[in-house]
Amino acid sequence: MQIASVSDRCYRLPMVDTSAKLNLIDVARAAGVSLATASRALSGAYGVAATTRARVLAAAEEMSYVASPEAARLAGGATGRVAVVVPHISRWFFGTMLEALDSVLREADLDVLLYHVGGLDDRREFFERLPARRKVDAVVVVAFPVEEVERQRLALMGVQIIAAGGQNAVYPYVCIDDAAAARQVMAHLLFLGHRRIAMIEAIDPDQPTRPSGRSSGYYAALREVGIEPDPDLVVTTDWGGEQGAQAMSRLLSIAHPPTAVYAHSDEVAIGAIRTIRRAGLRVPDDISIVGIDDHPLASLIDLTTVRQPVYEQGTTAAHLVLATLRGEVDVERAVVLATELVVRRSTAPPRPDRRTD
Amino acid sequence: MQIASVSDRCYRLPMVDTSAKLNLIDVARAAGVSLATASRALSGAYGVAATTRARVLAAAEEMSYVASPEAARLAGGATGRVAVVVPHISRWFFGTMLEALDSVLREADLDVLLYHVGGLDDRREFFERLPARRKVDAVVVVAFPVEEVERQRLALMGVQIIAAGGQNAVYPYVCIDDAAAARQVMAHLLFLGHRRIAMIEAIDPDQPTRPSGRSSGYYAALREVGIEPDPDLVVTTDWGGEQGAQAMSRLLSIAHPPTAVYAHSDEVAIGAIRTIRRAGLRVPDDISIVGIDDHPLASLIDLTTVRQPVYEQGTTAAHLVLATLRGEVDVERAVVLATELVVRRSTAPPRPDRRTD
DNA sequence: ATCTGCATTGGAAGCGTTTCCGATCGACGG
DNA sequence: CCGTCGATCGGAAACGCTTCCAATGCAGAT
Repeated sequence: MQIASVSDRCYRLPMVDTSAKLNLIDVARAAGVSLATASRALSGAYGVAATTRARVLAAAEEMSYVASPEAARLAGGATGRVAVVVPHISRWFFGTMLEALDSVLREADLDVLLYHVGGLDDRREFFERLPARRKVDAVVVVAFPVEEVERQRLALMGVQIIAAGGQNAVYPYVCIDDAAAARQVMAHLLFLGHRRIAMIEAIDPDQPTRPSGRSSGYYAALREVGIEPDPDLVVTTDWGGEQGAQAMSRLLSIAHPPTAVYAHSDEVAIGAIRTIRRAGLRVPDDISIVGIDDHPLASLIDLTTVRQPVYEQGTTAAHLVLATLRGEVDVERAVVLATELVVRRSTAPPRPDRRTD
Repeated sequence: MQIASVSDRCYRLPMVDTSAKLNLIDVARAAGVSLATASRALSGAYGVAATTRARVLAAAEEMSYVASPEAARLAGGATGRVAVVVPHISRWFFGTMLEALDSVLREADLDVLLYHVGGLDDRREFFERLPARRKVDAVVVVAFPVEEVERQRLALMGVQIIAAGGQNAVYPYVCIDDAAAARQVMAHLLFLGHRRIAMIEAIDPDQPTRPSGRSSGYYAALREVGIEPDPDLVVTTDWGGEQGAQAMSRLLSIAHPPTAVYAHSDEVAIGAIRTIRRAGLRVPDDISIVGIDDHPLASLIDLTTVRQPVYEQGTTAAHLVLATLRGEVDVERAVVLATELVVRRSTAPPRPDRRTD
């Protein structure tokens, strides 16, 4: 198969020498206006005639002018950057969030400064030094419950803060309803006839954790149909596939194993499936399993799951940023996006001989 | 399970108000020296008496002074930022690369500016506008074959450029030997006794593609043992799991199906496995399958693969950046990292009745 | 026709550093 | 004892932009 090179596909670039250091003053001269007017025209401020602005814009475009962010900031403008703070990057959820944020932020001509704050040390260091201080106009914290001390530090930065992918008491946020997602899982499993439903509760050891909706939804759903939760059926583990696999083997070893398993995430569920298979059991024949996320690989694994709109959470959060940056006062404080059950082939009614009701 | 909150774990932050704008001039006055001397003392330049410097340093420390990065850079320093250009973020490979780059760059007190250049439009836009211009000291292009036109544009930025995760003719780069990886796959499969080995060739439709080592290694390995490659056994598809699944069904439909499949990546391989399973066949009993990458999920899927050290590629690339930024002249032009075969449970000798030799 | 007021524009003052260059001072050699 | 040189240090000029404030020009009002 012959692949066309990029340049074959009518991909042409201007070859003007933009390295020649050209400043706003050059654009101003080219447009025949003063420095001040050029600045106003480009920043879109009021008080510039439409024709003048057009002329300046054209000149800037022509010369492919880019303002020096340093000078702009120093003179009292915005930095044109927003910090995105993530505890992980390589996991699908965070990567997708990043893509979404980047997409709309870039559209608005904002640069994204990436802050990977992984372990506890990173975290302390980040809030202690506040490396983003004086460098950004806003910060987005992704799936990152901010502690009170940290909130105080962040406040010192004097910029807008938005939370994405997690509920938050103090900042505008966008997330999903974890408890509702858990209920969707449970409703499906209960409907199929399962009674002994285990939960693999995943937590991030590096993050402070408040009681997760993904857990409370499980208990609530169970109680609603009159089933008393069995502590043996709940195992808590680190986030991640390998951990899911280990958790599953604990579940398999109890006296009265579950007929269905609800995992807090697809990755955990996938790990659990390996354990089940290795134990000579079949999914869903012997054990049903459900995850949450709708990770791209979930469909490849034929995993039943609850889809959460990650990309949309990201774009929504980014729009929140844009709105607060524009100084809009009536910014939405909380956006909760809907989740959706996706039934695939990892769930089925329990085997008759293992039903317990 | 009760999770300790972050603050419980002896996590204490200073609560001084660092937002009080105090500038170098204040430090200078406190130390009883001039602005110029204070600057020199802090930047560690020569020409300052040891006692004077100590006095300035003490004053700065005392007031917990932080220089305004904007002002510092405007007056002529580096930006302290490096751009990382990636065609994808949410895929494991790129996320991991990003984490690795971020890790060492942050260590060196450099900020990373993320540029997601996905589709062809993004790409054109990026090289046309060069949004990173005047904003960074270096740029890292990740798994991104840079075209000649693009190279010329990049040159206009006047900064160092490093390539990570892909070979490159003009910039210092770090990558793996794709052809060698392919040979490792093939050696394993051939050793097991397979003769009809298919290849699912994955390409990124948005990236220009030169002949991939992952393909040439396949052909070379086959020819070396005297097997004439069968065009029917090679199917080219888009990168990704779903595409791998589709490719696999094409492979299953040919007159004389393969006994083993080599997929260019683990994700593609995982997709292929779904197809095989859905067709009522078993892995590895009926068909063996091997990927490349050692994606974290590969071990959960029990997929045999060739591991590439992604994180290490990232850190190495970052060190290349640091070295060139320090102005070192004898910077390594090319670093090729080793790959390693990881045998799991997706490969086995072909079934006797399907052997063709 | 003259005046008021608004829309537009230019001049100029910073923003907080770095760094060039000249000034100062003590020490040294002649 | 004086001239010269090197080590330090201070003054001041950038760096490239935003924005306050004053100036200009023109329309509509008087």
